[in-house]
Amino acid sequence: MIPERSLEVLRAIVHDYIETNQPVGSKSLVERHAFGVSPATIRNDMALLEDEKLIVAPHTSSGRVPTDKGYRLFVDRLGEVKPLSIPERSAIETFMQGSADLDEVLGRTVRLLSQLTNQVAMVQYPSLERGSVKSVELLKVDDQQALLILVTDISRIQQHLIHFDRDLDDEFVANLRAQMVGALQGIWLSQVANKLEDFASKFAANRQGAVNLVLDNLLEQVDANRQDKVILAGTANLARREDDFKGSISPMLEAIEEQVVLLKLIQEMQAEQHGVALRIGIENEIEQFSTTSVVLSGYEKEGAEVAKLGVLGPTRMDYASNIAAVRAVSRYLTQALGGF
Amino acid sequence: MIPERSLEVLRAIVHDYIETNQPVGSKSLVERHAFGVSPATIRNDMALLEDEKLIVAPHTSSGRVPTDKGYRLFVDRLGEVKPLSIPERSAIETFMQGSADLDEVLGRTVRLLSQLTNQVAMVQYPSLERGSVKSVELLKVDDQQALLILVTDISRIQQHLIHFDRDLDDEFVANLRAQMVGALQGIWLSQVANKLEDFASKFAANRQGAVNLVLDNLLEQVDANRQDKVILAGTANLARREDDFKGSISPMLEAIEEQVVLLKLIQEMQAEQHGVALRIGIENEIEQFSTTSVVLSGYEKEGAEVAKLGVLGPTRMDYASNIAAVRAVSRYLTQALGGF
DNA sequence: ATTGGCACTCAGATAGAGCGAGTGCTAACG
DNA sequence: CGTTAGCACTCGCTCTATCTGAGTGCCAAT
Repeated sequence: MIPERSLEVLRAIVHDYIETNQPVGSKSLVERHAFGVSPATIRNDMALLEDEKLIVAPHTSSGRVPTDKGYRLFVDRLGEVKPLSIPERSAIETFMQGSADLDEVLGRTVRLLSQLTNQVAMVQYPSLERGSVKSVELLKVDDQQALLILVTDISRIQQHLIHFDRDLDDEFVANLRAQMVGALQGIWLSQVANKLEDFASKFAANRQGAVNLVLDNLLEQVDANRQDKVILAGTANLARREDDFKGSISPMLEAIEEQVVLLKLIQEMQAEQHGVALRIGIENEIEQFSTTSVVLSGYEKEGAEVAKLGVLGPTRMDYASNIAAVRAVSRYLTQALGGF
Repeated sequence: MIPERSLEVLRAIVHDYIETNQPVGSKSLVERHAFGVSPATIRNDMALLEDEKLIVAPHTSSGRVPTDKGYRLFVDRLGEVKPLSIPERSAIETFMQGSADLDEVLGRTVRLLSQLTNQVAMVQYPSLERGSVKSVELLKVDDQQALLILVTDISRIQQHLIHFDRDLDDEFVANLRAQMVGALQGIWLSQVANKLEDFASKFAANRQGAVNLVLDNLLEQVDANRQDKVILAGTANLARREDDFKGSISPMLEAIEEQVVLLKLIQEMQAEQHGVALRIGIENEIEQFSTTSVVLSGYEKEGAEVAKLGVLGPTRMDYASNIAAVRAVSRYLTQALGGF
C-alpha cells in the first residue's frame, strides 16, 4: 500500500493546487508544509504517487497536478469536511427565513448555494414519484374551459387549463370532480393510471369524450412530474473559472441548459459517504462534464428523500468546503420543508 | 450631409466586418464590392466616416470597425430586413405546432429564437397589467391548508397554498370564495386592491384574521405578476462568441441571471421601426450590456401587446437577420396565442 | 473629385537567448 | 534502507529583436 507520508504529500499537493492553481513542486511543498524531510525525499514520494496515477506533471519538468483519481483518493480518505464558518451559517439563516411557497424556497436555496460555493448550483424539484394525491379539483372557468388541479402531499401543485368542444354544465363538472376525488384521494401517484382505467365507463356515452379529455390531462400531469425539473443559479461562475476548464465553456453551458442532461446526471449519482454523492471529472459519464466535478446531496420531506441538490464546478474545487456547504444547505432545506 | 457613396462604404464596412470579424481596409473593400473607384477614394470617404465617429480604427494603421453609432446609422437608414429563408420558416412551423399550455409555448419559442439567431434569446411572460380576473377559487386542501387560485383572462394561472392557524370549516371557505368571486370577477387586476379595501368587515370578527390572510395572498399574487418573468435560452451562445466582447462574459451572465435587470432592460426599450426596439452597445443604460445589442419586439394577444421577446448578442451581430427573426417569431407567437 | 505614388505606422508573427523552477539520478550518509 | 546533497538536464516562460505586410495619410498630377 501507499505509505503514510506519501498520502500526506498528496493531501498537501491537492491543498496547494486548489489554493494557487499552479502545479506544485517539491521545494515549495516543503516550504509550505512542515514535513520533517528534504525536497529530495518528497520527490521520491511524488514519483511513487505519479506511478499510481494520482498526480501528473503537465510537462516534463514542472510541478505536479492531482489527477481525477488523486482527487478521488483525497476526498475518500484524506478530506475532512470543513465545518461552515459562523458568517456562512448566519447567511444561510437569514437567507432562508420568511419564505412562503415551494417555488420561492427552492429559488432562494439555489441562489444561496451558488453564493456559498461560488459554483453553479442546482436544485431538483421534489419528485412526485412517492407522493400521493391530496386533492383533485375541476373548476369551470368559462363555458368551454375548465381548470384541472392536482395537489399532492408534498405540496406540489399542478394545474392545467382544458378546452372543451362543447359547453360545460355545472352538474357534469361537479359530478366528474366528485368521482375523481373519490377514486384518487390518498392513493400513490404511481397508481393513478391503474385506478382510472375503467373510469370513463361510469359516465353517459355522450360525456365520455369530455371525461377522457380530462383524464388524459390528469395523467399527463402525473407523468410530466415524474421527470422532474431542475433550477440553476450562478452559471456566471463557470465563466469566472474559465481557465480551470480545458476548452471552451460553451458546451458545458449547453449541457447545463438541457434539463434532460442534468436530470440524467442527477439520476445516475448515488450517495457515497457523508450522505453526499460525488463525481470527479472523467467519472462523469456525460462527456461535457469530463472536466467538472459534481457534488450532490438529497434533501428530505417527512423523513423521505424527495429530491437532490448540489453544485457543479471544475475538478479543481475546494471539495471540503463545497461538500460541507451542500450538506448544510440540504439540511436547512429539509428543515424548511418541514413547514409545509 | 454625408454623401451617398460614403454611406455605401459604411454599409459595406458593416457587412464585411460582421462577416469576417476583421477590421476592414480600403483595399479589401474595393475588391469585395463593386465601387467604381480606387482604394484612395474610398480612403477619403473613410476619413469622413471616421470624422463622423461612425467608424474607428483599432490602431493607427489597420482597417476600420463600425462604432455603435455606425451600427445605429446602418440599421436606421441602410439595413434592409432580410426575409427568413424557407428552411428557417419551416423550422418555425414545425417548432411551434402541437404546443399545449402557455409554459410550453413560451419555452419552445425561446429555444426556437435562440437557435434561429445563435444568440441569447429571451421571452417575457405575458403581463397581467391589463388582464382581468376570470375566476377566483379557494379550495380546502386539508384541515389547515387551502389553495388560492387566480385565473386571468390571458390564461395565466396563479396558485398559492395558504396555511391557517386554526382548522377551516367548509362553510366558511365556500362563503369566502363566493364573496371573492362576487367582488372580483371580471374586474381589472389593477382594481383588485381597491375592491378589497373593506372586504374583511363583511365577516365575523373571529374570522377576519383568516380572511385577511387570504386577501394578502391574493394581492401578493396580483402584485407578483405585475413584475413579470423572463425566460432565457441559448446562454451558451455568449460563451461561443466570447471574443466579440471586450472583457469577460461573466458579468453579463450575472446580469442575465438577474430577472430584475432584464425586466428593467425590457421596460426601458421602446419600439422604433418595423415594430422592433433596438439598443446598440453603449446605448444600453445597463453597464454590463455596454458591449451588447438587444433586439426586442412585442407580441400580442387579442390585438393588444402583452409582453416582449427578443435576443441579446454582441454589437457585432447580423442585425438584418436577427431583426427579421425576432419579428417573425413574434408574429408566430402572437398567432399561436390566438388559440388560448 | 479622383487617383497613383510614397513614406510611414504598427500589430502580429517568428526566432533566439536567458531564466528558473523543477526533475531524475547517483553517490554518500547515519 | 530510507534519506539526503549534489548535479546535469529539461522545458515552459519571458524578453528582446527583427521582419513583414496590411493599411494609412498626404500630396501632386490628372
